[in-house]
Amino acid sequence: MFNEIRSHEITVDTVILTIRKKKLKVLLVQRTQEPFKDHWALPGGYIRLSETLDDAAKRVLMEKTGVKNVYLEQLYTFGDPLRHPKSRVITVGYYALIRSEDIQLSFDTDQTKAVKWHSIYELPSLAYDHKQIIEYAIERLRERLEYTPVAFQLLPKRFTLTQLQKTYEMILGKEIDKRNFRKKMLSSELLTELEEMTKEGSKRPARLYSFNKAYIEKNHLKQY
Amino acid sequence: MFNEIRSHEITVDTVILTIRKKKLKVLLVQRTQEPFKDHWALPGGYIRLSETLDDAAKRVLMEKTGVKNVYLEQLYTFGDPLRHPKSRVITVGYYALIRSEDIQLSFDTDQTKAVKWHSIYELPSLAYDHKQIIEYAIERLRERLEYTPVAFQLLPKRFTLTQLQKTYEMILGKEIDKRNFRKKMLSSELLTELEEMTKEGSKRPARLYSFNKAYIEKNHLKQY
DNA sequence: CCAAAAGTGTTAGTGGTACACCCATGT
DNA sequence: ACATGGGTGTACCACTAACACTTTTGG
Repeated sequence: MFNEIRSHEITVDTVILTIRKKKLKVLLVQRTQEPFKDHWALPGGYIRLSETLDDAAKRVLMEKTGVKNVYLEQLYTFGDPLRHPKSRVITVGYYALIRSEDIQLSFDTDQTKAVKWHSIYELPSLAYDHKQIIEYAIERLRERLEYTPVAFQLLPKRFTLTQLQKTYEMILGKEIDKRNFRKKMLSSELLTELEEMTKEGSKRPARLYSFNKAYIEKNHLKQY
Repeated sequence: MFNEIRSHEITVDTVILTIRKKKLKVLLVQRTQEPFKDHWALPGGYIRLSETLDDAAKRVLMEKTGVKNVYLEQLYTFGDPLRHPKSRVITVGYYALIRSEDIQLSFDTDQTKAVKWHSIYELPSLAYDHKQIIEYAIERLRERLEYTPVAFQLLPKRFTLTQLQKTYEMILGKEIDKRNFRKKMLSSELLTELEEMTKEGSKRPARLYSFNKAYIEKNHLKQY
């Protein structure tokens, strides 16, 4: 009985999301070993004795992408005894939102064959229950988007309203009316209007905005 | 390193909520052993190798209250390395809603001195981080109440609108306008109006309603 | 001058909130 | 007859959703 208790293993797995090439993407690593050799999996790892769960997730994130100070939230804990084919592994799922521009992918070639971004609508064959974890993350992100300004975590510091709208659309997987969207955003206190306009674009320049961080405190929202 | 990984322990702790004597209450057990001897704690236990996390929470619930088929939802996983004074114990928090009428409290006197309902506004000194877990459960319950018919899990099969309103008020911790509440409830499809009226009450009889279970499926809500 | 993205208002409907009095029953 | 809880409607406001054309720039 006591022996039984001791033989659980516990890990974190992190659904790392970003926007690349106009698509919402998740970072996956390709396994070099059994079980699920050659399948893709979420970046994850064992939880060390001295670290909190959040710290374990941050460490995994740092190891794979080199970023820190990102939006990170615990999702759910997955513990089906059959989720791992060989032993009992319980995993605490996390999801993170990162800015594509900040990323510096890196990995240890012993354990990982490749690290790659995959569109959430075109997922490869996944190890364990990782497909379910990704779906859960997207569901949670959509819920958060309704009443919390998470989209800004995926955008650069300065962005146009069209970029913001596209971000919402990519997350929600549906189109939004442009006028209604702008009206709502501009009447909220989320945005700070900047002096600058876009210049690179080959068409009419667009106004740039930044996210008004004072909003977070004013509304008692969770910070990352 | 490998040894380190093996020395995590993992438990479930369940915040069991009900309504008794017009108050929202949580079930606590009094510890007979160190650490936290004589302090009150959430019912919990180790997760067995062969059971899912949900099953572990259901087992704990069954052991303490004798009820099954109740609303049960995973809350969050708590894993601060310092949350347990002696070893590294990660706990998966759950919360459950049960009908006061269904309860048959029972406990093993070796490990537990007492099992008792405590008003959520008058909590005793709690073991570990259990106060935080309870607060988290109440927060989650309030969120759920906004867009999901969880309150019915705490009520008998047949109930009056006033009972329903009081349940909402107890959970939210604030008063609700009677006319607006009734209008909203009656215009939803949540309720089935019954023929019967209350008789026991010493005042004007009240219409009885039951919860319309078809609503759950129609709106794709999670069942318990 | 054409293509492409930026920008802009009004209307109708829906849902939330505030608010006060009469009704049926038991004692 | 009175005390107690049951039951009812209206008006205002805020938010959502539907919907089409003009403006600015680069090529």
